[in-house]
Amino acid sequence: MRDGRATRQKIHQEALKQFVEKGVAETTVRDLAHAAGIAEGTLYRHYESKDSLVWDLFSSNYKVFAQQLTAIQKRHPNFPARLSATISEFCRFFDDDPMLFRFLMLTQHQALPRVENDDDNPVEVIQKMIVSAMKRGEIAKRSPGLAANLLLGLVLQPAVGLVYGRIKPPLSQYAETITQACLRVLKV
Amino acid sequence: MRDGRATRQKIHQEALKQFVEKGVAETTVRDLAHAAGIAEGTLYRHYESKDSLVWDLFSSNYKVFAQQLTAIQKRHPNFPARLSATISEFCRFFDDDPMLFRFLMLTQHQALPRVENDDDNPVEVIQKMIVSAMKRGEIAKRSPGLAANLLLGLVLQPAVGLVYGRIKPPLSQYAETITQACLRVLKV
DNA sequence: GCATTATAAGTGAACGCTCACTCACAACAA
DNA sequence: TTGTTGTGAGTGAGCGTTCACTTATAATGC
Repeated sequence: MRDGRATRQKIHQEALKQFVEKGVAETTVRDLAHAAGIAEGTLYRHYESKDSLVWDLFSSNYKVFAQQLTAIQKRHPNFPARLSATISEFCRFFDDDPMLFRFLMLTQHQALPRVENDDDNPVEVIQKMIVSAMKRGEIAKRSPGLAANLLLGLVLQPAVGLVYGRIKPPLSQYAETITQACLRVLKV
Repeated sequence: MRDGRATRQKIHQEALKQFVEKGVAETTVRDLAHAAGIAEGTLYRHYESKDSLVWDLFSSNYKVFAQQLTAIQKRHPNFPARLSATISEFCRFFDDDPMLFRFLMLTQHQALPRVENDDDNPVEVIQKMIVSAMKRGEIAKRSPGLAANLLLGLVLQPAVGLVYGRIKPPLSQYAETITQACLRVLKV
């Protein structure tokens, strides 16, 4: 039998690019097939539907990223080290695969309500990191939801700025600055 | 002649709600007409196309918001006062008309490339406020693009958190906290 | 080695359906 | 009457999806 893994990979790559640049609804299966150099029908050998392609692309990668963040938490003992490593990971992810990062963290808000398990959610991982730091007295106590989103804003918005050409790449060069900003905001 | 202004207002209101909750592409003209209590054809008495409705809704309101922010800059002499008033304005806007705020600042990224005049762009207004403060020595000098986006992240991401139910409304109650966070980040 | 068989991968014209948009007409106000 | 607003069945382009068919390759028996 023939090996379709290369085709699948090409579909992934082109789908991400088009979904991010044009939007999911604005990308037709015809567009996608043409960009990937395959026939329309071929896409349905690999995915049940356009929608399942979108969902698979989102959920699997979202889960993996959340698990990477979780692994970082376990690897570092205290809050400043965890924060620094987490932010570096965000920056590295953006620089390595900007389309995937944008798809997961900046554009696919519609998919978020379908994510069920909290452990597979990057936002949840960050909030848990903050709650843990508050319990240990490493940062000042206040609304964890607010603190998590302040922190998240300091990471995600620079990524947006980079997308719009308001900030020079790579994002990683600002990792240390962003980390310091987070620590100041959380009054460490 | 008959007065269509009430109809136009109803279209605005329902369109915003559906565009934000479902997405622009996922909202059909039929949906819209039904929600607004009018026939499909009536929508075309007021707008050339669905697309022109989206663009009109975005550009006119985007412009007005940018001008309100500009007015605030002129009203306050120094950076801390400007920042505080600007952030309060963001929060008030979100609390007053969450659908419009979300449409302009959180979901309609696709429309941004079409905005031409810099003066009618909220992001640009904030960046200019920062550049001005750097020149006066009110805050530490560094990349204005990065600084503007760090600040913006501290305002927009809490709004996102509120949308997802991770933060309790109203947003205005956090205005002071967010302002303080901005000042810390900018090392005032 | 060399046929034979099995099966997954790839194809693209065709299909049913939904969509944004149109238009002939009605209702209303000036 | 005259111009504006409202109507909703009608239209055709474009969408996601299907399916009968072809092609490539792995597995099997000789």
